[in-house]
Amino acid sequence: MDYVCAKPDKHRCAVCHVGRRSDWCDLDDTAGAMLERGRRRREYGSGTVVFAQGDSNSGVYCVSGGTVGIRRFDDAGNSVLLALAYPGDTIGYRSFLTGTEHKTSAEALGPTVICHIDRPTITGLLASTPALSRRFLERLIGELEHAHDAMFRQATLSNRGKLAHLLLILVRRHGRIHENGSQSIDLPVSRRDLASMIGARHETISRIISRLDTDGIAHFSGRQVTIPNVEALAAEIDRPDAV
Amino acid sequence: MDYVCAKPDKHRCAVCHVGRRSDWCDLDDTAGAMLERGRRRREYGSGTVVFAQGDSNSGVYCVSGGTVGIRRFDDAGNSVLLALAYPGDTIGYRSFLTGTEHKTSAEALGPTVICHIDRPTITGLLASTPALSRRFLERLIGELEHAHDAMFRQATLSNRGKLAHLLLILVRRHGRIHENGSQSIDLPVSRRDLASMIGARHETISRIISRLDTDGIAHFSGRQVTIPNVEALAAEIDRPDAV
DNA sequence: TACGGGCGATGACGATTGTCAATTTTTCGC
DNA sequence: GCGAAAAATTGACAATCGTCATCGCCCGTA
Repeated sequence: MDYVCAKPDKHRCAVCHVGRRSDWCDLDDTAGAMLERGRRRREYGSGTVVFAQGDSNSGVYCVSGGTVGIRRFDDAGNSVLLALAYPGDTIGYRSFLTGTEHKTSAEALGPTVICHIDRPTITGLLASTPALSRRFLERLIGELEHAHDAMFRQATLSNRGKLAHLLLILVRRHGRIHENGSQSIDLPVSRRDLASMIGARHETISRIISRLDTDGIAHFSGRQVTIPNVEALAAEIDRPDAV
Repeated sequence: MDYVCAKPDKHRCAVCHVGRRSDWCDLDDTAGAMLERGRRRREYGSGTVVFAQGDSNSGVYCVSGGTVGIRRFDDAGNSVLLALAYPGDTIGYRSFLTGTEHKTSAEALGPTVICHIDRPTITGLLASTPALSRRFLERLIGELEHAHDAMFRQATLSNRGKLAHLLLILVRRHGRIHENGSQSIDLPVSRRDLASMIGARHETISRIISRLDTDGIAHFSGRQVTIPNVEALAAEIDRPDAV
């Protein structure tokens, strides 16, 4: 989901610093000025809701800093973390395009900076810059690809394998490399959210975590995870549950 | 995923009979003629592969009759049915839009009729008819929505609930209503594919089927399923496993 | 017609998971 | 800092699931 701008010398979001990776890098100067007028930058504290499932759409959001969780609820109070959004990602654009209410919630996981682009502005930008529509289309394709991958894993991996895979993904985004080759993660999500992403109860995740710990695969301490050997963690994914 | 054409008096695919529901109904006469030239209709026997995962893209396909399974494989030989496509659905368009190889396979589930539109034609149509691009975008949004629903169910329902839900979906598409109010389905998929759609082993699905049978919820005989009371089946979805 | 292969059903059994409950730890607002 | 609320861990137990194995059925083929 890395969108590199074809024309890096064109408009670059002055505040966001994510210009070359964002959906807005195709804008010419006129459109860029329009974006600057219709854009409002805001900081969100941890846990703050950016938009809520069921809300009517009020434009699109572009993540500038931090991590955003895309979540879905049901009537019974269950919630599932469907995806994570990072700087450069545009969110809330689906309900804008369909003109319907948000079908997911977005919430800041930790301190986050997000720009909001109001409806008239994004409508004008889409009219003046066909490439923007193409960006959204490619973003949709990437998200659908991601969802298909998740569905496939959900059907083929064990819970332990799914957790190992999820940790590997998180290492890539949030990992720090230590001098001895091990890596550490500051998990952006709670155990309950980890569980919902994997499709198991949080007690089950707790137990898998203990086992990964005793097996020396990954050591958990709160939201800190230390992985001595990333290859060993990767080997857990497809392990046919030997021993 | 019902796409109703805004201008039913415009081009209508003469052969497909799915004009008003397909992505092509926005075409004017010129574009319609272009479509007719670049389109080739073909019948597929049960099990025939329309395009295979890993194949390079050769255009897009429009389902005219029958049912198509969208499937993903891995190196270990596992396969998961990710989606079903029906008349009016366009398939293979994602790899066309990204210019990459197919990331899923499409295969006929039963006798099927599919039109193929070659790359030059679809490229020309997209250039001449911006509304077509919009159709693809809306189709992507619908598919992503569908995938998110599936991910949510995967995380919140029991296997029995997932099978009940899947049967309800299949009833809507393939069901026949009997005089006494019960409904019957001719399943378009094997038990193994049912299992992959739910994320369980086929033996597990076999057992759940036996239990649904003894509980009087749904009676299975080969690929024939009879559901005496659809409401009772729907009640199974969220059942907190009472009894 | 006999044969082989894929599919489906079922039994046995160990492993995993969900549920309920109790306890500890962490977080967060005051 | 303190206290309440939420999150996380752990144990016990029943239910479910995965695996392995067997058996029967159907179907296409030799």
